[in-house]
Amino acid sequence: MKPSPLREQSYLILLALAPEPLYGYGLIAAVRELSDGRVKLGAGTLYGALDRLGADGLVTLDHEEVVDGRFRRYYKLTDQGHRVLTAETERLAELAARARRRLAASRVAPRPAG
Amino acid sequence: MKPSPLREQSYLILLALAPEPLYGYGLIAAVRELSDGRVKLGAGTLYGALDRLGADGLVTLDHEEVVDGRFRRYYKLTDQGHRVLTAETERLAELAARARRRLAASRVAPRPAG
DNA sequence: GCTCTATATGTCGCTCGGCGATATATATGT
DNA sequence: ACATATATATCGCCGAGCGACATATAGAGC
Repeated sequence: MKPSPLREQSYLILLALAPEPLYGYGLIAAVRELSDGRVKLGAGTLYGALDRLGADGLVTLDHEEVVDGRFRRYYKLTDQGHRVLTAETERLAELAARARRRLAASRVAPRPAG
Repeated sequence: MKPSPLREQSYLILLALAPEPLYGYGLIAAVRELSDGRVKLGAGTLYGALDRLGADGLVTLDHEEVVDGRFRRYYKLTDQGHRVLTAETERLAELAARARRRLAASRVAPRPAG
């Protein structure tokens, strides 16, 4: 109902799903790559997040298939999921820009009266 | 000992402290402004985070003073805190840039074969 | 004087998310 | 037979976020 604010892990899941649908195990690898190896999703994190994102209407089931005898369940972004991801990305970019400005300013003037 | 990965709240606390030392109540206001009103730190969050950041060596006590009969405890970044904040900011900026590229690409080609 | 709001610190307990351990199943390699 | 990799899913622990509460001062309004 009330969409909880995105944690980094959930944001990365949405971002990973942006170009095309992915299945669970593939998502873990995609998120790891997107974050340069920093975020390694645990199984509990992944399926818990997927349930929540599904309940919030941001992610939905795409299709299921069997590859090499192994079952894969593919998920994709909903329209709302895409909108939320876009908005969150803009928010993130603005925060990063603001942070850089603030750091540059504090380097020159560590104190207000400096 | 082992510095846990920064949540958004802790990151904003570090960022707020970058230009100059701040006291608890002022930090709550600063973080709210830095995040455009989106992140409103609860008291439990603030002092819990301050304890953790202190234990990790990122934040330390600056000084204490009484203003208008009210006690204020000021905190400031350590050198390590400044380094961590800078690194985290760069990571954030890179992620945001990567996310924008990924979104732009998926808008043109929703599917690999599109 | 009493109450409410704002400022200021800090604690306590609840809830929820992250995550490793575990279970299940198939394919491959040694 | 055993280990490794792929693949899904559940369980319970732990820790972070957070509201509620306690405490204290200052000022406004009645």
